[in-house]
Amino acid sequence: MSDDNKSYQPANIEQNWYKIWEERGYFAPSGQGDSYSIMIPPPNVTGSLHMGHGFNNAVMDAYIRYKRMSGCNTLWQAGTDHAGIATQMVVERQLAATGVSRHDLGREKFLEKVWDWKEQSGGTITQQIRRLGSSVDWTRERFTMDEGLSKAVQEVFVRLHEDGLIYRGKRLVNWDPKLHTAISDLEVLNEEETGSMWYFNYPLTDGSGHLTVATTRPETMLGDTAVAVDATDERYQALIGKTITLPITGRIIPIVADEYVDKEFGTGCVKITPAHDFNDYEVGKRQNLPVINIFDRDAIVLNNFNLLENGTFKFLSTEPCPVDYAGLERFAARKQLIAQAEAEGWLVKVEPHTLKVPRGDRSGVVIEPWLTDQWYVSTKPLAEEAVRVVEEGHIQFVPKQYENMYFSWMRDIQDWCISRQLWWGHRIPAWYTEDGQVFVGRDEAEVRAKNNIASDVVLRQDDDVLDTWFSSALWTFSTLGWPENTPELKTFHSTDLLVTGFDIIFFWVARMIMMTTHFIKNEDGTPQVPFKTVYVHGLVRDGEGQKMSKSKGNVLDPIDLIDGIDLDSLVAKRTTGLMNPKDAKKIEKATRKEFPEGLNAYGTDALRYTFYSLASTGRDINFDTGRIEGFRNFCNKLWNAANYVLMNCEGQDCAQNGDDNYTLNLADRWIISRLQQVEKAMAEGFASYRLDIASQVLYDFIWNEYCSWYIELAKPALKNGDTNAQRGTRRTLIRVLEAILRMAHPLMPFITEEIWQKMKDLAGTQGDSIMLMPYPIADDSKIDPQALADFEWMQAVIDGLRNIRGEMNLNPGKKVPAIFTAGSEQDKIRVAANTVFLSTLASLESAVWQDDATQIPASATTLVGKLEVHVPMADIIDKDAELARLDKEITKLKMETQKLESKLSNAAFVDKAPADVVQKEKDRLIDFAEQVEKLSKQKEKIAGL
RNA sequence: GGGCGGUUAGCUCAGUUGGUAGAGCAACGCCCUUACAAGGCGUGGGUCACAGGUUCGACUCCUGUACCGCCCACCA
Repeated sequence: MSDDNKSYQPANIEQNWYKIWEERGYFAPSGQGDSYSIMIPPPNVTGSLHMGHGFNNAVMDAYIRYKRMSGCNTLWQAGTDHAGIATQMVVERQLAATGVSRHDLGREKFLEKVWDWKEQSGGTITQQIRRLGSSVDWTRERFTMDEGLSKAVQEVFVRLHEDGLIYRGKRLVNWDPKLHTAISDLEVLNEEETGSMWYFNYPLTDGSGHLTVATTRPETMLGDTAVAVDATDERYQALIGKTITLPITGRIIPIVADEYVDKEFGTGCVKITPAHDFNDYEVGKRQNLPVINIFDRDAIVLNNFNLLENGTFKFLSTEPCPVDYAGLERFAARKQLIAQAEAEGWLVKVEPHTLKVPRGDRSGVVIEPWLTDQWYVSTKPLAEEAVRVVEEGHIQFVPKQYENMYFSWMRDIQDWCISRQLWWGHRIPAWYTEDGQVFVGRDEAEVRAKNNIASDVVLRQDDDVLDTWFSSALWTFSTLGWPENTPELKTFHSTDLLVTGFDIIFFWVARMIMMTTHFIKNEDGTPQVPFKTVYVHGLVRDGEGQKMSKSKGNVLDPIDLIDGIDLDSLVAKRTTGLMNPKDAKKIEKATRKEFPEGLNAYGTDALRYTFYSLASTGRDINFDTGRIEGFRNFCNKLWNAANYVLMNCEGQDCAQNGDDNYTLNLADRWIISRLQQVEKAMAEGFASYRLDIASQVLYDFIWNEYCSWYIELAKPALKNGDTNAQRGTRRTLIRVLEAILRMAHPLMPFITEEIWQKMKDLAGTQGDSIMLMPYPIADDSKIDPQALADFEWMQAVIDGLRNIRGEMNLNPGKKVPAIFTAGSEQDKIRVAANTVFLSTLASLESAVWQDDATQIPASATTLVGKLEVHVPMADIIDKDAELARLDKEITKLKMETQKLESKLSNAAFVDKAPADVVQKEKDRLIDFAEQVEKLSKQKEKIAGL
């Protein structure tokens, strides 16, 4: 390494390596080994990267790289999603800015615009994913609306229809009056809002009185077709069967008894509007009430109301809308109606009321239950199988608790409304004759052929498109070439791992399982699952646990964390394009306070490592920028450690030629042993989906063991050892570092590749890229228990000496003598064997053994078991500091002693606890007592000076 | 209303079958010791939300409470 890039600069290495990897085709399946596949959750093709993608990709890439290095034939399938509503909305907004609506343009022209937009912005997200280091196979990139996938969508639709699992029907749906489309239940968000409850008097037709109904939606009274009461309600029993004359419309409607009514709630009388309320719709069915739709697709009151027969929706009669209401938007109608009721005296009262308001997740407007024709998937039969495969463990959720969420949803799943009144998406493969007959088929020709429809009969294709999630549900198999029986499908399906947020378990995971088990079968006919494991993660939030959102102004862009961003740019980014521009000031202030220097360029590796460290299962991830800085420092640490190793090994004999002309010292044998243990822990971390643990183990090993202990001990070893010992240490420095790099590569791909390339020759390994090298596997035979024990002893001695130095405020440069006494024979041997190591790490000028403990001069003292370690006071001077230090030590020991004594004097403990536990405590007590005695004597001695 | 998760150091989080509470960051003290000041060495800091119970022993198991968050259903 040259001086000019001495410190770690991620920008200098990251994009460079990615380009090389991609160009050389390293991301593609090797064609050898067991298959291992992951499907990327397809991001919106026109979208841009957010922290969720960052986390997601970090996890997937760790597994793909780990498995690739472990010899698997890995496929990480790339692709993007057309994201129907979201994308269409963006393009419509752009058009609106020029004063044009999509209807002005017409379907063809509008779709051209959307495709243009896709071409223009479609590369953003995939370029950003590259910045994350994700080793996805871009050569196989798919788009949900490309030809092959569209064909799969069509095929699934047709087959489900043939199986009787897709049907078309008129029903109440969740209608978005802004987007002019139906949406599924899942796309409706029910948020609590404060509103009012209005009480209205409805007069009995016979003039004998009135009923009072309560409602949160007064305007729907224009479509009331009954008032319902509880059959057992004594207040109203006599009125059942009588009629009401509805104010304003004058419509005469019955009073019915229905189980839906809770007589304890409100007035016990419920107005029934079958066309605009899901519950009322059910009541209407039971009571055979006519259905009156009062709104158009904009939720504006119609000029004429049609009464439809219940169930059949046959036209019964028409009623003109009361003239003052026709053409009013729903909330204007509400306002006017309330005013009229008040004026006419049938408004009884208004009470404040909190209620759940349904809003479209995209548009944010209040959803209107609305009667339309839509296509549905009959989900119950599909759900049964989908539940079974999870129950039987063919799919495992990590963490497991999400299975319950999945089961409970699947158990009372509702039919899935799949048609959308949009233009951007897969057009529904159904054709209509002019007289309204409907035919489903792969194309118009097939429909004609199959149904003997003459060529002069006009067929018109359904205008609607399918819910985006319909194509997403096929993702694991459509991307592999289904419905063709491709080799890829055979090799890579079922996929191994799905990494996704809990928020789309219903939208996506459940539907993938339903579709896959229905369409993809093993050779023996049993259903295949889309994936074997679902790794479910939480939301990535800001450091305070707040959801990241534009309006809160707390969004962090992964790219900014990688490349850095100055404060002004960050502020500008956070404050432009706000829904509510008034928030800008507040956001600016908070941003300037939180990041006074802007964001540093931390690099991809540090960003990824931060995600791993926070990836404990099942909870949301609070992204703390303090941590990313720590991991950037960690990268720098590794960088510099490599720098040291290279400096000391390049051009030197590192004993890599196969001769055994080298010897290994204690530190060498220790670090090799520890390496095996860490390799094992890494394997366990991956296997248990605990990347937080794996990353922590690795961090600790690299920083605290390899750098702080091993390299520090390599220094004296290289200086003082004989030639064979030097060779042994160089060999170990190199080989352990090389293993560390491979071990860390799935987590921090760039820095490991950069360093590995520089040292691979020294390590005697061959290969073009670290990402194609084998992942390290623990070898228990390389663990040397004696070395581990000896080293642990040495660490304790050095810690003791460092404690004395630290507490005495000794200058690190100041060397002191150390005298050892009173220990075991083994202690004596260990001291003699490790004089150099002890001297170096504890800054000793000498380390001598004294058999006669009485010959020790007045000293600062620390104990390692029975071994006494003394630093003569003459070299320390500070008597009071040593007294204080001893005091602290003694107090600590006494407290422990006291605890142990009371424990051991408890007969119940001694009787009932396992013998080995009791013995252990007894040993500790004796040990502590001895130490207290020794230190107390020492204290007296010092005090007497 | 039903269900799930969380509550551990100032902050963000670990804590494996119950047996001496850990990390990073922040804080404090001493150091520019030639891999690294994006660093080194040392130090301080926790009634493990609360109350009961089981147990010789509970951060850990059970019951309940409080607070925070989420999911589902929903009373007009």
